[in-house]
Amino acid sequence: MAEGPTITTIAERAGVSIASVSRVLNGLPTRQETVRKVMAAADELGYVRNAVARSLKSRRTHQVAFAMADVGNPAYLAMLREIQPVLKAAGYRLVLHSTDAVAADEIDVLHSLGERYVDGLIMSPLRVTDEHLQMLSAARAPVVIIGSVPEGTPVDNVRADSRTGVRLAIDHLHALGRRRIALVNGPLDTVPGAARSGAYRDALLALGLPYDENLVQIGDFYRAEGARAVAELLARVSDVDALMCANDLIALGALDVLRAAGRRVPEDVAVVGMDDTDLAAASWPSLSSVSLGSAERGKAAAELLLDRLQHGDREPRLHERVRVILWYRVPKEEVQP
Amino acid sequence: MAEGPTITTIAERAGVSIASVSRVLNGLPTRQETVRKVMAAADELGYVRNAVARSLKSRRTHQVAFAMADVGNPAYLAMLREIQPVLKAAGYRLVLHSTDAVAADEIDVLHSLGERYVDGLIMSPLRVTDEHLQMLSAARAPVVIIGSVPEGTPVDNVRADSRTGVRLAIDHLHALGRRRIALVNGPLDTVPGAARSGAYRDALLALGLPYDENLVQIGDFYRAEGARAVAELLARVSDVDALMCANDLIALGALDVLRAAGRRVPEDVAVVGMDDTDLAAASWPSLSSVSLGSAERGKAAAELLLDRLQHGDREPRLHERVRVILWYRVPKEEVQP
DNA sequence: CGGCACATCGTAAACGTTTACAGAAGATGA
DNA sequence: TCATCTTCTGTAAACGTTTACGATGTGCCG
Repeated sequence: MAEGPTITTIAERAGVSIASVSRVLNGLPTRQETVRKVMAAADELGYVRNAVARSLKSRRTHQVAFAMADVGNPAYLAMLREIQPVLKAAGYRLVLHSTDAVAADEIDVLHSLGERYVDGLIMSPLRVTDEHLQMLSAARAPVVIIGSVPEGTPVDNVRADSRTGVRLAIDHLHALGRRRIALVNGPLDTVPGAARSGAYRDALLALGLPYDENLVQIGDFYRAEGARAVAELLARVSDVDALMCANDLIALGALDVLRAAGRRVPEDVAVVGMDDTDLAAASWPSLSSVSLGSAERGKAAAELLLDRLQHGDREPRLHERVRVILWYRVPKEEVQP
Repeated sequence: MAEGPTITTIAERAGVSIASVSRVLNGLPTRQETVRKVMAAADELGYVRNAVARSLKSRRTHQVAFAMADVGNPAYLAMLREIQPVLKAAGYRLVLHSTDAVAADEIDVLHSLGERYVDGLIMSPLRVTDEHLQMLSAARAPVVIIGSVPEGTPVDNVRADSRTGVRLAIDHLHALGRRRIALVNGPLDTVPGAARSGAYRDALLALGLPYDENLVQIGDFYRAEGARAVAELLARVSDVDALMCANDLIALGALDVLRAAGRRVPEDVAVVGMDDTDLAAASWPSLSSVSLGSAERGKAAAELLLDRLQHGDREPRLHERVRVILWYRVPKEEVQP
């Protein structure tokens, strides 16, 4: 852990000035003899450029932050898996923030952009408050938001079409003959929660099904909360024959409760999750899920940010053509001979 | 994205020197009147301290890197989930590296420590080559290795007891009456691969079972590779009645293949995975798995690193008292009434 | 009123780079 | 050989902080 060599050390050893050292290291035109001496000295000393000093001078850190609500949610992980290689390929490091869905933490992250330890930020906020919007307008570095943001907010934006997703799921359940389709949602003051709530209502109406508010249960986007919500729902209404869950974690919680209650899935109650995570694919009973293209959105966000880092002054862009797919997982028993 | 205010800006506005500004911002003793003026100016300007400049001067970045082999492997995710809050609580940011299990990338990460963009590194290398060891000795920042490392390597080390894990699993399968227990392993030149291979052999011998090398199949630590390996295994030997899989991803691949081959799990073939990931818990058919304490190891690593960052000169430590647990998941059908 | 202790402040250097600028050295032509 | 042009190099400033040090002012005591 000894003090590492600096360009000054190299300059002394090579008998040249620090400017020459810097020029050689940056490949600027230099006499061959000087290049040789500097390279030799650098090799012998095991020199590595100091990123902090470079950043101070160049005003570029080559770091990008990704702020996610919940490290435990595979949907964010899917984004991360796409974001990471895109950034890496462009020479950026990834700073990971987990905000635990706490708005104050998200504001903190936005505020900390002023510290300039990153060149930009990709954020997927659950709630978008006025304070968020205010901070976004004043942000000291480019921000890409994954999730909806009001028209005119000066940031690049990647949107999921969760309305279509919900409609696909409801149509599917309806086509299977289900008529008492419940919605197990997250908090309504979250962006996805609000979108899914409205879409659910619209989808039912479009199918000519009544909207029964008894069939709507609010919980939170975690497995345990999903379980609790479904337990409450079942205690209230007993004739539910399908559950549209606002994400896969909720759906897994639902499966836990249904199993414990002795209801067969999907014979008695069909369950559709959302986000199409690994967990849904591996779960038992098999869980159909609507993909909102988490991976694709992550990739798009990373690309938008990189583009913005190169052309700082272009107009904010909106990326919303993300494919929405319903993965219908036929119960495994039926598949097997 | 305008140029932000600096302490110089504040100093001018408040009519004091930059030294005074710095002192106020750092809470050093200053006259009340000066404090007031500086604070007022800072507030009006929306000043935020520049992290890069601070780091340059203080030689501390308040960043820590975590290098994992595979963002897609939930075992590493479990570590990450514990590491993140520990670092955050201590005021450190988390820089995430994914090395895709490529040794060269891991070496790159170690080398890049010389750039001093982080204060320390937590790394979980799959392979530990001579080059790794050499780089570790020369590392320019404290490193904590999750996984085994030779005696005397000057780094803090957190070990999983995969020998015990394998023994638990084999004993369990033996107690269930299984006698043709196969091992589906990852590459033998990886640290976990080597450990599990030896442990498998020892566990069999301890039980008086013959070691049959036909029952050992080498693949890689991914789902698709696990599936391929199991397919090969089944093609070679048909009387296998249990699979000990070197991690959960392999085990999931095994389930895919067994299902396709019409073998019932666990009636015909019992499967035990390793790492006890979310996927194992959610999977179908139910997957028993040996927990090697990924989460606990992550936490321990983060704490070791923080401790080291405070007392830079203490002896390297070894943390190996991580609890190993076999999670026996009784087939769900039997549980239900 | 001189001297001293003490609190407070400003100047300047330092952290390790990059880079504008001017000066030195070498090449070229007359 | 000298002037001129080109190529290369060194000096110094800058990025935005922190901090050692010395200067200044205040109050107190003798």
